[in-house]
Amino acid sequence: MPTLPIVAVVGATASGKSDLALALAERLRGEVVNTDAMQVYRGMDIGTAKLPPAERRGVPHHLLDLLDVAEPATVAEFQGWAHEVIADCRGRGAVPVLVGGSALYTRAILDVFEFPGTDPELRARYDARLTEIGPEALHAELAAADPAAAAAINSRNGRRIVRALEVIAMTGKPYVATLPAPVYADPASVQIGVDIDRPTLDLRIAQRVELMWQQGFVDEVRRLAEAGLRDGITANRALGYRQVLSFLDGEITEAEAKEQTISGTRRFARRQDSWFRKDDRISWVAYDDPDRVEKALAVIGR
RNA sequence: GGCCAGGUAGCUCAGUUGGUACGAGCGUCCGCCUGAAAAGUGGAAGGUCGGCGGUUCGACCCCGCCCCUGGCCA
Repeated sequence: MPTLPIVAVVGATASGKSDLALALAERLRGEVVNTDAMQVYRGMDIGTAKLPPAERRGVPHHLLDLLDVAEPATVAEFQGWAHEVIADCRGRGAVPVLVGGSALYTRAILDVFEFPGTDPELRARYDARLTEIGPEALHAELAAADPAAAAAINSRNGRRIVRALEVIAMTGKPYVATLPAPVYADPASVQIGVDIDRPTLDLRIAQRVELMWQQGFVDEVRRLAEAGLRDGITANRALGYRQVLSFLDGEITEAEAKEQTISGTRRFARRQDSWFRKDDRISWVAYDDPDRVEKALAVIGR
C-alpha cells in the first residue's frame, strides 16, 4: 500500500480554498486539517470565515477551536499539533487535506523547518528594551552581536530584531535570518493553489466583510471581548477583530471599522499572494474553473 | 443671473511673495519574513499643477475669457 499524500490547499483569503479542500477531502476520503492561524481560536467564527459544522458535510476537521482567545498562539506549537494530526490521519488511512492562508504555518508544517526554541524571560527583556530605546538602537546592538543577522534584518523591524537577539542570547550562536529552502519534509506532499485575479478577489473580500457584519460579527467581537480578547497578544490582532475592538472602544466609527477591515484584508491578501506565488511547487487551479476539483485530483495523482 | 470658495499624483489634500513640483497620507506595484504571522517591515512607480489666450527672459503661482465642483444670495 503506497504512502498517502499530504495535500495542502493554499491561496489568498476569500479565494475559495475551503470549498475546494472540502471537495477534495470527500473525493479522497480524507480529513481537513486547518492551517489558519486564527481559526484555532474558539469563538472566532464569523470573522475568520470558519466553515460551520453544518456545512462540513460530515468530513472531520482538525485544529479548529483549540485555544482561548486570551491565549497566545505560536507557529512552532502549531507545527507540532499539525504533525501529530497528519500522522494520525494517515495512520487511519485518511488523506490529510490542509487548508489555510497562513503561509508561514503551511511552510512550517510541510517543509524542513526547525525553530530554535524560545525563552519568555529573554523575550520580555528585549521587548522592554525595544520600547525603551527603539528599533534603530536595538538594531545597533544586534549588529555588534551578529553582523550578518543585522545586515539581513531591517533596522526598523523591531519584531525581528528582538527575536534575533533572543535566539542569539539563548543559543550563543549566530541567528539565521533567512527562511530555509523550500524542501518538503515528506516527498508525498502536494500543494494546490487557488488562483484568482485581484479585481475579483477585492470584490469578494468586500462582499465577505459585508456578509460578516450581517451575520452579527460585531456581537461576536463583543462577546469575545468579555471573554478576554483584549488581554491576549495574538487573537486581538486578527483582521476585523482589531478594527471592531477599536470601534467598541470608541476610537473609530462602525463604518470605519468595516472599511478598515476590507482594506486591511486586501492588503493581507496581497501579502499572502507574494508568499505563495514564489513557491514553484504549487500547482494552481483557477477559482472559477468548473473542473478544478478534477484538475487538483490529477495533480495529486488520484 | 450675481457673489464666494475651490479645481495640484488613482483618492484626500499640502505647497511655491513668478525661477526646473521638497510634497504627504491612502491606494497601486515590487520585496523581506523561522516560536505574535489575519502579525511585523523595506522599496518603487505615478503629476503637461482644469482649458485656452495674455503679461514676462521665465508662470502651477499674475491678468482675461471659458469649463467643472461646492456653498451663499437673487
